[in-house]
Amino acid sequence: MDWSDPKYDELAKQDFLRSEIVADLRAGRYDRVHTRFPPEPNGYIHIGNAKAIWLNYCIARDFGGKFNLRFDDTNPVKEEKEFIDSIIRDVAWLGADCEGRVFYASDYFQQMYDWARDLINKGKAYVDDLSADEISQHRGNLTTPGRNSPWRERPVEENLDLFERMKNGEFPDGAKVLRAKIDMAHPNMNMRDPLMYRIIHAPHPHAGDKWCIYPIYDWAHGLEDSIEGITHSMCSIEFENHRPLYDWFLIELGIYKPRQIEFARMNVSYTIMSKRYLKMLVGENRVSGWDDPRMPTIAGMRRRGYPARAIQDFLERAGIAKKANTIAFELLESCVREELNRTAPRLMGVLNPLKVVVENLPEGHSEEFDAVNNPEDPAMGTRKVPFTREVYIEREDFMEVPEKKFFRLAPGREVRLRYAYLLTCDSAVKDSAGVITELRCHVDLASRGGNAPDGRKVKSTMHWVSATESVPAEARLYDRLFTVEDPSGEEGKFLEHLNPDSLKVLKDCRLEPAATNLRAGDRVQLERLGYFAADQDSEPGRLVLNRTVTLRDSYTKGK
RNA sequence: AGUCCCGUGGUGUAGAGGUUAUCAUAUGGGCCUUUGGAGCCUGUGACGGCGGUUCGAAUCCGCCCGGGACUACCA
Repeated sequence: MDWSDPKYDELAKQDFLRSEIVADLRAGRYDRVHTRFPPEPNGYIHIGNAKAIWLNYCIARDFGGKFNLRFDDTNPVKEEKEFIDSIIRDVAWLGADCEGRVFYASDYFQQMYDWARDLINKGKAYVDDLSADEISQHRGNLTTPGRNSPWRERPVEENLDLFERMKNGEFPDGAKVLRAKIDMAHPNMNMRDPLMYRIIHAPHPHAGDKWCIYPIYDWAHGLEDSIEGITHSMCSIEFENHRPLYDWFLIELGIYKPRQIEFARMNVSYTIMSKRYLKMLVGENRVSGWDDPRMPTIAGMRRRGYPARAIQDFLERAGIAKKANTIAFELLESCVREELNRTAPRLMGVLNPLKVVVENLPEGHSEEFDAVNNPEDPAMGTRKVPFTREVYIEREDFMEVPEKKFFRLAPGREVRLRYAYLLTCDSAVKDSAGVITELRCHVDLASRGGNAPDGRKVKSTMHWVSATESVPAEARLYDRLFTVEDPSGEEGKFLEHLNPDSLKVLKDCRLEPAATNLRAGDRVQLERLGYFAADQDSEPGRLVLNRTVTLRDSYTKGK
């Protein structure tokens, strides 16, 4: 590879990560690029994780390198097979292709064990009998140095023996740990004789019951990277203080050392990114599951109808830096709309049907109009939409006493039924409670197709469906899950900010007949209403649509 | 309080000693429209502060202020 090629100057300009990598390559510190995404399988991945996935994948791709998916499965009590499966699925769906390189840290446990023995032999690690509480007390705090454990100077042979017996299951959980011998007075707390192994008698989702001692992150992570030949180990900013330790282990062991570089994790307004909190939402049934369309998870967004390409676009537009940041949820929605506007076929559907009787059409009247599938893409063709004497319009599209700036249907007012006719409302019929039950209207027969021969204009074009030749559907309308920009601002209070109206279910929607072709996952635009995705809960004859995002709306916005 | 990191429009981001300080999103106005969509035009809006270096500083240096991470047998 010729890293002096000017094309790498361009890459270097994209963000500080690529810039650092180009510098490393040109200085000869590494001769290739190999990245990884190392999730712990303790939950579904969310949009924040997606940033790490996408950036690691794209950087490898840009430099002609490789990208690994690796499970950092070092804590069996928190990890599950379901999460392993979901992560593999979601990473692939997102578009980050690891070319089948799926690894498990737990497959490296033997090697890690051997290296731990090396460290013991070098007098750089020891078995500690202190309890968790005692260790914590000995650690000191931010301003005061820690104290050495009484077991710190155990002879090498004894450490070796004890460590082996820990591995063999001779001790209960918590009885002993293996620690690195560094410096209990180090200003960086992470360097105060960090733990390397703890005893956990629990089955592991990948390794089974092979082990009862498990490596801790700081000890394990660099080794995993080293084993896989990772060149640049990019992680979020909270690991910055861990980098000295990452380096320390690899240097003491004398093995290949990748470079850890930290970037700021991404927050998105009106949602949360903490896996612990997301888990709580699922556990307490505040949402229907990890894939609830309101969740910031990849599975949730997929079900909601967000295209992978839109998420990628969002991630790229959000950029990479080290500054704490909160990306506007509106940017995500904007990316979703942009993608869907290009790709989603249009359909007409009525969420809240209001019957319209076209009185100057004969009983049993039926005809068809051609409708454009996507005005942004003529190649998507047209379809037929049936029109009959009775149609449904959106209840919101009629006002008996129209307010200012409302220019849809009202008594005596003429509007266009898209693709069909110009329609004028003659009267509204009400029930005993005063609720409007139907509209009596007439159309201008000369306006077939939507334009009157005299060229007169109407202020509004409305969507509609035939009352008799339409199909029923349920629509699930989603709003932001939280009512405040930063729900996790105060520790533990995020549940108080849950939006009680984040889900609204409409069960009596009507869609034009073409909707019968929709299958779970298909995305459409319901004209004037927004983008919708067919949900997996759909049944034959009963479609369930998730509203992905509304259309931009300058009418309600102005109010 | 100790160590480390970070401060550019509301939000996010570009900027590498000389620019009318980039772009996106959001927001105001207008045009166009058989989706109050899309598109097009346009307005508002930022270098945390103070010193220093320099002919010249968002950019280099110092101090201050502000924000973040770390005190798990989590990752």
